[in-house]
Amino acid sequence: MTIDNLGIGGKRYKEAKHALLAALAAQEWKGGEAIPSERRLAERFGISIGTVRKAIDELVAENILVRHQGLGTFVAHHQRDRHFFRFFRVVGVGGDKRYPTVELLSFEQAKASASVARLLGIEANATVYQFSNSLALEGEVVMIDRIIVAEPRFRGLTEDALRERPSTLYNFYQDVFHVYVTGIEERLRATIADHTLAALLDVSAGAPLLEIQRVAYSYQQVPVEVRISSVNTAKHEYLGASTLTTPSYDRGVP
Amino acid sequence: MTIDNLGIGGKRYKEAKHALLAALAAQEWKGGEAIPSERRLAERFGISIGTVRKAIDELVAENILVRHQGLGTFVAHHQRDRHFFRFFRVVGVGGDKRYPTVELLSFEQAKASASVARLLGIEANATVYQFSNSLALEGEVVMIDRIIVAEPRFRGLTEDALRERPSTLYNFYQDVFHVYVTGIEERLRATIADHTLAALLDVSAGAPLLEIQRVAYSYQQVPVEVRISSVNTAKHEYLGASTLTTPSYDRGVP
DNA sequence: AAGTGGTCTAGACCACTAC
DNA sequence: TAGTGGTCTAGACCACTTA
Repeated sequence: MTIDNLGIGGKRYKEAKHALLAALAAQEWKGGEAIPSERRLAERFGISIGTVRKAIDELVAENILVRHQGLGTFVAHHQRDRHFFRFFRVVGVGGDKRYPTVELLSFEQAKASASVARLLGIEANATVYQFSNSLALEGEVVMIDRIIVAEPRFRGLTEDALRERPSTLYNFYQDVFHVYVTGIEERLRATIADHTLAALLDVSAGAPLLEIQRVAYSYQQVPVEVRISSVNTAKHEYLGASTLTTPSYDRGVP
Repeated sequence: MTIDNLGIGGKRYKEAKHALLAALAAQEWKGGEAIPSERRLAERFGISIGTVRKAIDELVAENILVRHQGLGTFVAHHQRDRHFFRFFRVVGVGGDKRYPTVELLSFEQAKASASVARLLGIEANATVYQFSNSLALEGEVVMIDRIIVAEPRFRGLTEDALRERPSTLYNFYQDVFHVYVTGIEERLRATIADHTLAALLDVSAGAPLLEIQRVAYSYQQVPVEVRISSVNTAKHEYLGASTLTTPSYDRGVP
């Protein structure tokens, strides 16, 4: 398998990158597994190591691959909450990051509304799973999540499986359904607590809440989850993904 | 000037990168100017072109330098609002990005509060300039900014200069004070409109508002501005900097 | 035509990990 | 010791811009 179809774009490292992405999407290697060495990939693609490295560089920058010097290059996966705070951005006003305690509130099968279907890239009225979580920090419930996923991709999802999952939700997606969340897009608004949310969050009806609409994507920007979160920001804040781009290791932090 | 002090870290491209950053901070080249060609930098630093490219690669990824094939490599600057939406993240609920109409509401000299001083890295009670803007989209005021900057860095800032600036605020910082904003950090909360904000935003007192606390940074993470924004999210949303990292040009968008 | 950045090569040597 | 990724070199050739 060489890469000589340099028709459009004609950049070998882009071709190699997309070949790797396609192989990942086809589960040629699963989360946590090593991909072939740079030398082997260079032979396989019929290009030089430097070009393979450039392709891998981009995939590493996108958190899709992970390199370990002396060991190999691995398919990134959500493990032991290492990347947890990349997607969980609610912190204490002081800035302290804590892991939330999650409780499943509801679980049901339903039909996708038009807007959800559009976001998930499925037909309106297609079957979806829909469930709700409450998240507590330091013993206080600060956030309610309403989550919707397409049934075909998560076929066989049950309330018990969700309730008994040993790790984070995205870890669960990955281990059970081989759905690896690579990125999210979020839109934020200020809203007012209705009676349901007020009761769940222990605030008075009419209290201001931060509402976050999230779409989570997997390889090649395939949408896999829609989520609407309501946050009580009395004692917590949403940490905007900073535009501070200088990597921390440049500032002496290992 | 060669780079042979490979004491700590010992990576030539990191040394080159920091040498470039130091030269930028010292204004060896100003915003929009070209830096020397890769070949010249390689000679100057006594390293190979490939290594210079790796240093520049990182600075380009951090929006500090901009490459133009056939032309040269330039010091990034805010020009003609090209990077405007990197820092202005309020969009219509449909997702349409519009440029706001800005109006200066107030301007004064004041003493830094303890919290502002901490964020700006200055002494409490140090002199600061403090001003306020209203931002309108499609004719409606949707956002009020309260902005604080340290006096020494912006010495001589006047109300008239602010009011008559021809372009964006960060453009103005750069052209007049040689302060180039490279990144921001934001924290978001849901609040309630007080009477002042309610009047300015044309909502009823008690309406929910999105409050954004921003710290803007220049080269080497020096804080240069603190800003508190209040947004009426009835018809607009805050676009969270997405964790979607695949560059758009990989998806066929030029 | 001359100069620039963009891509690609075919190595070398080093640092790290596992056995 | 063998294999991996990490850094670096010294070019080649291409695409692009300006003159």
